[in-house]
Amino acid sequence: MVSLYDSLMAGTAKILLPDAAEQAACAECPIRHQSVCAMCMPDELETLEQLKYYRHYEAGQTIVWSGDEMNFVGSVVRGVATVSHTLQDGRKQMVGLLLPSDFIGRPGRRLSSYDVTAVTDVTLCCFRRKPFEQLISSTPNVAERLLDMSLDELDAAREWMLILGRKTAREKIASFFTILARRAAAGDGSTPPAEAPAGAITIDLPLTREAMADYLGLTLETVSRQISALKNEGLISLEGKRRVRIPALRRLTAESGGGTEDLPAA
Amino acid sequence: MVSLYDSLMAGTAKILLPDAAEQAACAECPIRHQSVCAMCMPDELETLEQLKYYRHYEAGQTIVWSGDEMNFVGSVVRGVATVSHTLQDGRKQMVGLLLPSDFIGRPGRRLSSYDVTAVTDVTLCCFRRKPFEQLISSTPNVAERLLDMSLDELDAAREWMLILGRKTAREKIASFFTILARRAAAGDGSTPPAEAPAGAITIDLPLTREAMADYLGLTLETVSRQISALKNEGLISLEGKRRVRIPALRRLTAESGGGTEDLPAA
DNA sequence: CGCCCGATTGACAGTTGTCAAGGAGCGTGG
DNA sequence: CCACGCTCCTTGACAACTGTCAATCGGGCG
Repeated sequence: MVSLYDSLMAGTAKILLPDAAEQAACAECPIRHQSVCAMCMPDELETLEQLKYYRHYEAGQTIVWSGDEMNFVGSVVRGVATVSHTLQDGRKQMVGLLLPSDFIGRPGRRLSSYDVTAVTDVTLCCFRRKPFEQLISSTPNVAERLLDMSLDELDAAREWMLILGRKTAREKIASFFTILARRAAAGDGSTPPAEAPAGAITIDLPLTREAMADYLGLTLETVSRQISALKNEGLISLEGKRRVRIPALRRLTAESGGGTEDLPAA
Repeated sequence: MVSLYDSLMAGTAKILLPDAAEQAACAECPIRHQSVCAMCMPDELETLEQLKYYRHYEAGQTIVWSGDEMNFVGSVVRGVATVSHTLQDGRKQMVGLLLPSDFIGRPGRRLSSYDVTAVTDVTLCCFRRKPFEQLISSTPNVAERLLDMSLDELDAAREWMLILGRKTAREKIASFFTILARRAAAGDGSTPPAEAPAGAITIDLPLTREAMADYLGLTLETVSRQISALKNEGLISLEGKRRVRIPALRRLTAESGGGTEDLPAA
């Protein structure tokens, strides 16, 4: 996840084409044990190795538009991307946040139902869709892992429904920070090194205020106000706009309205 | 916001035990071609046939409590059930609606993360969890079908996030009715026979006002008011409390705020 | 230095939630 | 057969929260 902002809306968005020299061997892949190929045996990995290719996107670039034909699927190797719906009148709702090892695309479906946007520079490990679909039928380990990941995502989506449907703006922000802090403390690599979990925790906000608003179903003004309120009450302090220090996670969590006790993340 | 339980749990809740005489043969099962076993070959069906058993629940009865051990999985054969989260203070958010052919339970997870409640009398076709998990590894057709269903549910959950996060109360109700109407018109068996799709459509509301509120992230009063408003404007008419006539689906859909054009249902 | 974009803050209006008081439908029991 | 009680639903008055519109601030970059 890292410092996304620096690179945020960089410049001209162009897809860097596959560059074989740049592809890591599966055995050394940083997401080897979390991604869709996690359960593969060495011989299965070899098959994947021959099919895979990398794609690169710059921060701010759209990876897929809703309604577009999507002729590949893939895993996020590096970077952060958002998955969102947009209504005709411009209202937008983020419905997923893709971190390293998360899967993009849907076997069995030709057209994308969502906009997928790179928030930072992103590297994808891709497979053409058709061969991948055959793979699913012939490689139970891939199918089983993909099922497991999908069910995790479904759990995460449902947790999010609780936040969207039943929490106040203040609770939404507190929940969001709590989740990020937990993940940072757990050291999943998506955020910079965290302080001792018992003491103060510092998190990098992966998103702009507007993106947070889209995530939480709020306006950017409300997000800003609630962050200011938490700051004024000493529950958090800001280091710059995009870095949050949480002196006592328990106190912040107490403001979150509950229900995030066992969030699977993502 | 709590009293769905209190009220519905009122009657003595007892699980009607398996009754072999009552179990349909898989070949005649009404959900044979939509459920998790949809892709099974005759010999695979036979295996399932030996493992399966039915469970019955009465309307209002809780099928699983959040945090409970869940030692079975199963498909809804008949009836409607809800899947929901509840916060300590009683706020509740429904995160799924289970209709015939939908799957309950999660292979690979012992404890339920949600409350599952029968809204009508419900019949489940169950498998003990452990044997089913083995089945997934050994029967690609089941695993693949389950993956497909999970991805559909994920899509549905994300559509719901859009509704929860970005739509007004009026749009939420209109969206909800539009989805039910589409499904009724498609004749998925979960609602009574629909009229000609081009003309008026009549839908049965499977839920109380309170359950609809929990689904849509509203209060029951707001649900009631918005339904009254739609009625007064002639967009819908009520036949009793639980039956809605939609004279012109297009006009209702126009009030839904969009975004439900290709909902996969469920 | 000045521009631009993101963030903050204020004033105000609108939507939705809260609290409260009935009303309609239905099953039970006198 | 009717009355009673129980849910569920509707409606009203009001308050609170959040969104909208608008002005200002502040940091990074040309």
